[in-house]
Amino acid sequence: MDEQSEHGGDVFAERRAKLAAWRAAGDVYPTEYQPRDEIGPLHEAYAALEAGQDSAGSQRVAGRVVARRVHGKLTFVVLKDLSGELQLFCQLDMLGDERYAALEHVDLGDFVGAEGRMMRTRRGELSLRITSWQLLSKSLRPMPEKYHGLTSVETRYRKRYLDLAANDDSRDVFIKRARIVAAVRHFLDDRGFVEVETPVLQPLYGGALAKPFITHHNELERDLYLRIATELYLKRCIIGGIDRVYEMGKDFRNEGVSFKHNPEFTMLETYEAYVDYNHVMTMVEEMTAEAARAVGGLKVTFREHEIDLTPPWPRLTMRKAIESETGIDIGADDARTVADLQAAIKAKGLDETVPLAPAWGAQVDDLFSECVEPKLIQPVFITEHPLETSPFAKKTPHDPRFVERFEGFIAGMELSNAFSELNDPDDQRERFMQQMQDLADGDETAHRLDEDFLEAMEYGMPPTGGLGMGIDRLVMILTGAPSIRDVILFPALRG
RNA sequence: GGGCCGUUAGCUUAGUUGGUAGAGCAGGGGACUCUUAAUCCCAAGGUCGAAGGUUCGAAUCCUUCACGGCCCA
Repeated sequence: MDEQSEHGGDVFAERRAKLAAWRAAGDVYPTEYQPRDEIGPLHEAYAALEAGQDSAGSQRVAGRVVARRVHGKLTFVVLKDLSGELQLFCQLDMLGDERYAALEHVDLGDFVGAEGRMMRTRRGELSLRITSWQLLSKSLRPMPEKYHGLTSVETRYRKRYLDLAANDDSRDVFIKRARIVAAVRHFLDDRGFVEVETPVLQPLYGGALAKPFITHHNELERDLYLRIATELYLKRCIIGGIDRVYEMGKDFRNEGVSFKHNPEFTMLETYEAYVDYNHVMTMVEEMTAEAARAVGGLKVTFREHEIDLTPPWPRLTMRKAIESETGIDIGADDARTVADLQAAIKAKGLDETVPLAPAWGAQVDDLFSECVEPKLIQPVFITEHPLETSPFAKKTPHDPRFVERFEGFIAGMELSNAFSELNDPDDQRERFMQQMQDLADGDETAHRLDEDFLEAMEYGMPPTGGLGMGIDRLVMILTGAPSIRDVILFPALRG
């Protein structure tokens, strides 16, 4: 494929020629344009300017050219910066023959700086009547069409810069994402949490049940894993006396891609000493509400669902949730083995939809995921999960088959996951042993034995409430973005 | 991994029972000092995702592959 067809045919060639002419005439790529007025504040400052009037003084703006309308000796150019758009009112008799003629060579997509005085046209459009202007950067490729914008889903992900430049809705999502992240940090910082950074490259991965990415350190001559969670390092911080600690960062899981899964994603984990999972539940409600208020309100629309995030959220044990949806009581005496449970599933005619799992805990998980999870549209905390699938959570005092754990669901998605953290090193060792057995039985996601972590716990770990929260999913809910790819700037794609 | 749908100009798209593609925007030439999806006139731009196959003839039918979306696992 030759360069011309690859780069947009005649448009690219035309603009290359214009660039050559610009270069011959002077500097096309200056280093700055200062001082500069933001466009958004100008709209506020001159809101009262009446049609047909000019203001006193002079303003300087800069931005990308998003529209150009030539009317003989008058040209309208629309500049866009992060804060908004402003029309430049460009007249031959204000600019002179040479500078007015040079406007002919300005293309959509170019960056331009301009100076002049604020005015409002007879038709009522706030504008800058410019006295001078300069090219700040040349665009060689045609920008997406102005009216429809860029709608091709694939191009939006692969060339996110075009999506951001052409689609304000897309840009807004990422601005909101930043506000959500800031609100979460502010919430935690206010409560005395200490933000830390723990290793991304780990000699042993852990803290979740997932498949890792493996990499290699050449000098150390050893394989390392990209973290699947920060849990075990943050607990070491708790052991060390950082009583409230959190980390927000990327985790990596070598698993499938879907509307709610990306191989690298942003996770918040928090650990607080001397509290249990009930305390963490309240914190999650409040933190979510605060994040929601930062970008709008507590009522949001996600995938056609009207969702009310106002605390408090209902709390329901997994046992009751499954019983009310399926009629199966996973805590009953006749449901204690995986065979018992599968018999009950068959008796209810659910074996068509619920996959059969090798163990009781995994079977409960499948039953829940299939029959309950999709129905959890309004915010709800599901509590007391099976012991087997929760190797870091304390057993409930009343039934050792279950643990002090909750997951927060919104719109059928798991957003948070929290425990009263296991701090008994002997119990923790037993859990690891069970995980090793699961691994031997073929469960690739089973947890590895971590002696170094056990040793840390043996020095003494306070009672602790811990939390994991998926930040990408939180942003999805709060912005109404239907896919995780809409809230991750550069999502994972094939090819 | 499976099912369904999609891929046509830089962007947004039309394309009938199979008869070798039509438009808008952007870009080029021209007119225009209040437009804002500016308008008007002219000209140009396409190996129809890729590779095979059926056919006198394929954007269209078939097969395989690539990429994407939705649903399922």
